[in-house]
Amino acid sequence: MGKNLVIVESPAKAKTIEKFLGKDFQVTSSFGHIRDLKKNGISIDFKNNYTPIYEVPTDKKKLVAELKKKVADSEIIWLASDEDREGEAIAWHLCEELKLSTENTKRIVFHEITKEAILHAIECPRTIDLALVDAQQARRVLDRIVGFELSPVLWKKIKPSLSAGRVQSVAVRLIVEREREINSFVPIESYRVTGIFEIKDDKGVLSELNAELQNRFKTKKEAEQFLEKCKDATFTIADISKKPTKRSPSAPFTTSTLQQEAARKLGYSVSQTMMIAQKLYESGNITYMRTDSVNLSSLAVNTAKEEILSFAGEKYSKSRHFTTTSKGAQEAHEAIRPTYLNKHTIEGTKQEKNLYELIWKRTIASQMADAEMEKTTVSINISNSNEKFVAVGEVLVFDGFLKVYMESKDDDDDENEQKMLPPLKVNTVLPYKKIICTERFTQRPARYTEASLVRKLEELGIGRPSTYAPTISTIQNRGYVEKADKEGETRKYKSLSLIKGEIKELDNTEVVGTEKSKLFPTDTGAVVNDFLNEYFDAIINYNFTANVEKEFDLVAAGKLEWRKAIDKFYKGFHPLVEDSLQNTEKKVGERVLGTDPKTGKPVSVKIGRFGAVAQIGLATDEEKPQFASIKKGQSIETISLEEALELFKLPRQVGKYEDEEMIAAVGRFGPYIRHNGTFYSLPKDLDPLKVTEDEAISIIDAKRLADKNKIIKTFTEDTDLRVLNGRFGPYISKEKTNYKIPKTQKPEELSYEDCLAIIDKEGTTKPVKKGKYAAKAKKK
DNA sequence: CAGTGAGCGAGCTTCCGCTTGACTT
Repeated sequence: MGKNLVIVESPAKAKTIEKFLGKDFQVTSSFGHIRDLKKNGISIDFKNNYTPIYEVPTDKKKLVAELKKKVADSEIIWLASDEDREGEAIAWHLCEELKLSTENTKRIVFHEITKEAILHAIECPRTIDLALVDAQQARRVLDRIVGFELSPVLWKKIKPSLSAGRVQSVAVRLIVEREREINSFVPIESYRVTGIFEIKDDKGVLSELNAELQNRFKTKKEAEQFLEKCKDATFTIADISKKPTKRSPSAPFTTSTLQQEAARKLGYSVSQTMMIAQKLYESGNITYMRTDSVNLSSLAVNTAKEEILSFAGEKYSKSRHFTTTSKGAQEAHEAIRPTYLNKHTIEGTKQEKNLYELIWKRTIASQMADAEMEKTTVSINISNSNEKFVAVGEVLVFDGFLKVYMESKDDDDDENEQKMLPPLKVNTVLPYKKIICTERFTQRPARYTEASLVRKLEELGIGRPSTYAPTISTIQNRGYVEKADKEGETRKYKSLSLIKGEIKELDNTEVVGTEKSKLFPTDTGAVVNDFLNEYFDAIINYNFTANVEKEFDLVAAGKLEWRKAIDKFYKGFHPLVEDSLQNTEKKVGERVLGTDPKTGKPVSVKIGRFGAVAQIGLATDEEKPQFASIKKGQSIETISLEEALELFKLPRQVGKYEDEEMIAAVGRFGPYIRHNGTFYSLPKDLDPLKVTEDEAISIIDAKRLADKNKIIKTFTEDTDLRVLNGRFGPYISKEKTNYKIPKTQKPEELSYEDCLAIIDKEGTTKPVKKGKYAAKAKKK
């Protein structure tokens, strides 16, 4: 029916654009790529100069058929996919698959979804840029080769179903290396000196001035000597200097920065943020959420200005244009911003509202004036020493963009918090209230969070906005990395205080190294990484992507044939694959820890079929070796001989209860007590190695009581049918299937017949009960 | 559901980037 058919990538985009174009235009979407390398096998014809073998994936067949129909009904086809490598390839695949002719097919691009931009695009169509398409083919083929040649090596040499790839393997490497940096980190201690001085103003009101000594002491002795001197020193204000300082707002959000800020400010995981953002995009509240651009359309800049003028005034407005600094950015879209900047808040779930507000604030702030501060530095001389105390204060003179938005930092360090200073004069003599030397330690590097890993990948130019979240899932699903919490350790530190001419020494403790939702490498992750590092350093090198991107750029510029680029790569890469297959033993990360004092046999750790395992003896020994699984939080890299030997102490006999043995052990679901064939979970505060007979008995009794309370009713007619009390309230259980009790009926008063009636009714409304893993299997 | 750690060795697994649903609890 329509004369013109416009094909874009996203259906939400299609809806918006259709409104801008007249009746003669029908706008539809391709839902991303419609064609890809064949799913099974490498699907690259190596004998035929690396010709890719493409197919329409099954879930896209219906869509392609519909597109074909629409194309047949239209006169002119406009391909409006994004203006980047992937977008150009999408347009080309559409051409190929829909058999579009060059004369009635027009390629158009726009970077922002505004009426002007789209009408302008319609006026200057071009043809498909085949060089850019070739760059995409090179990228696609290279990734397939790397992934499908490396992974099988891992299946053979380490464990089946593992994977490797240009992006994921680098992500794992970052985490493994960081963990090793942390393990080998040796903190260096020093003594930090702070002085609290008393100051009287004109009216005689007393206030305090906090200052820090400019240098630290390496040893306790030096700190002590310093305090000795302070006993009879005079402290005089030597200098007061005031300096204006400024702070500028950050650029509007990209995918990566949105993920980081949403994690810090709202506590969302990377994938959570993307799901919420998708909702906001689909409801028309924000622009596209997968972008590497910090650019705002002129329309957005103007409306932001109007908005700022209306709620804050002229002084607060400053139009800014940001340019990207990230490597490999392709900038096919705008930054992530509210579609309508006059909407301060939106309708939706709590999470959607929160994320929207974050985006609104960040966008608005980016168009606001700098915040202005006045920084005051006061230096205090010590009469008998060349050391100097310095107090720093900062006063906000003009809030500027801080009126709406303050960016969070990963390492919130309030040690250096700057405050307002009391009024001061040069040459004033300050009596001290106390001077404290505190032992401090250098800090180990921080483990990655999901969001900080994304930032690092972006910095290295590895991965794209659409793949950050999936990459993080992949490395966790493969068992290379775990998101976990870690309890901190207590550390002792000393402090010396000088109060009223008396020096006192104190022993203090602090908890350090507490981690929440951080990424830890697993043993498999470490072994896979080391293997790849040994044989394929060229691929998991941090610069590999940057280097191949340079080649792809040459291809896109028409200066290099894509097949030549791939050939050059493959001639170097494939021999490494062959070499690693032929010249390596199986890698299980084995480490010998020492000898078992009881048997004199060697104790070792390695990756077994079911995960990390400790072993006493050798497989070649006459007697079979003993095995024990390694506990969660332990690693084959760091476990000590003592810790490994501990593992063999379980299962252990705790004692007897009702003439039956009680056995303590650690199973798949944590520590437990087994008694007479039943399992009782151990609470967190009880150690299976130390739990006593009495404690075990009380656990068994407690569980029995809870189970007794669980049963509301049983029936003589059918012992398998029971009315039970569960987590979500009372329910009926029969043959391992549970049924909801209607609110109109009281569970205590149900008769056997009532129950059967409920089962009958519920059973028809709900389909056959599926296993826990049914959904998972289907997903595949 | 709380175990396993050798073995016949079939037949399978896997990449990165573009896009959204269609399934249940």
